[in-house]
Amino acid sequence: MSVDQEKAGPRRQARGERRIAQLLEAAANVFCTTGYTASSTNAIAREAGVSPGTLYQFFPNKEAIAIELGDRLIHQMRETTGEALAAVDPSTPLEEAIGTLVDRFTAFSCQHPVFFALMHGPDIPGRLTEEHDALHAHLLGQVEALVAAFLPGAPAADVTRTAHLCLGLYKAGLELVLSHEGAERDAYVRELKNVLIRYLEPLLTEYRDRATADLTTTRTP
Amino acid sequence: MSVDQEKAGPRRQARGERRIAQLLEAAANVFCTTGYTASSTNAIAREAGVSPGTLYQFFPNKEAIAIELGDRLIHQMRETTGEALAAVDPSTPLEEAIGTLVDRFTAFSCQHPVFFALMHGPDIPGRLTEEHDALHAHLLGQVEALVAAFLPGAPAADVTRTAHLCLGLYKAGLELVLSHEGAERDAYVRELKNVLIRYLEPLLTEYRDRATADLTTTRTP
DNA sequence: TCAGAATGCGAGTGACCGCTCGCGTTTGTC
DNA sequence: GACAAACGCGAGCGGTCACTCGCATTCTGA
Repeated sequence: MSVDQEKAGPRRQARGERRIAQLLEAAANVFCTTGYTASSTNAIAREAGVSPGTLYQFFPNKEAIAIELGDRLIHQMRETTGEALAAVDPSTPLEEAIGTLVDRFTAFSCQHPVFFALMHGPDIPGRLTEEHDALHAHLLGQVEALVAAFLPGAPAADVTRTAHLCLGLYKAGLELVLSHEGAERDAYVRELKNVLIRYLEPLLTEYRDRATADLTTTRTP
Repeated sequence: MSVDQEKAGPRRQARGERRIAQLLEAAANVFCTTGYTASSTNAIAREAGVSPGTLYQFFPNKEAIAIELGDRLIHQMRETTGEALAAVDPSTPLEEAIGTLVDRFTAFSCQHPVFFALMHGPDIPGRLTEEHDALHAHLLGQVEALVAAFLPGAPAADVTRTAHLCLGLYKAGLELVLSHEGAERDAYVRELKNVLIRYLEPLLTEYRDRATADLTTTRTP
């Protein structure tokens, strides 16, 4: 069996790898400002300073560019979220947990504005939608696990709903964060944390009380 | 000066008005499922059961269809929000106020799914973006006024930020609401209300306390 | 009744866009 | 230095889509 061979295809020279990176960066810029569908491959090639033919030397079609770009972003996103979520457990105070998660997630999105543009357009190609759905499901699962850990004994449906809401609220907040800069951006980050904390805090105490009540009734029947 | 003439153009027969309504309904369906850019005028004509030529008898171009549809929806939206917001004043308990507003707004969006599709796609034509921005600004102003009334003495920047957040959170919640049905949809509506109430409640008491404190210090210097 | 306007049709036109192809240039290998 | 493979080019092909045009049909008003 052959080793060291990522995928089928021509063996790349260093020059080729550089071109690919260059094309992906150009694509990121164009997608970012124009959106996927409205971006033309010719425009991407022009932005990268190469001819359309050269672009198709490295990507079989337009979709493949978005796929490759999306794959790399998703991979980085998974790493970021994995690290961030691993640093949190139910013993962490809610405020601190939310603070850490929101800070790390927003940092990633601020560094990679394409991610938001590519993933939330309604016109993204099929393969990428699937990958994004997979990422979303993955993220949802992680958040669900965290929510379940914070709210022991909560029904599965409630946990799922809460996780959906957390992600949705985060996304809404992120949009506001990204559309502001400097001090105002920081203010929105703070408010986003407040939203999540204030939404989750009552659930926390509710389930803690319920657990205590259960304990009490069990002990003193 | 001539009266009774809405715009320049040929005088319409009743048949023409019917065709226009029919074409707009068809456009709503097509836009809803395909999005604006990906929708072809031929597809809209086909959906309406007429020829492309007939479509262009009533609309000068593709954008005009979206504009007209958007105009009508925005008009209805303005009416709905106007009524809903007029029914609320600072003497209303927060919970009741939020409940009323969320119920009326979500009802509108559930009845007109095109609205969300047309207004939140990244590929909508320029004129419509402007109109949507105008609507958003209008809505923001109304929400700001309400927030300012609920939080007397709050700095303008805070009021604006809070209003932005309320609208953003609502939009996020709406997306979740629209993507579910029946009991689960109702559950999301409830949670959306909770999010807003829990986010705003502390602000309310904070500014009430601050106002009381100001009053006290002024009276007993 | 009848002229003129409004409505209706659908093949066709021009522009754009994703993508190809033939051919020249650079790079790695022996 | 010689050969092959990877790289690079850009005019151009095929297809799609917004939109048009010439002509037929239906309606309105006098």
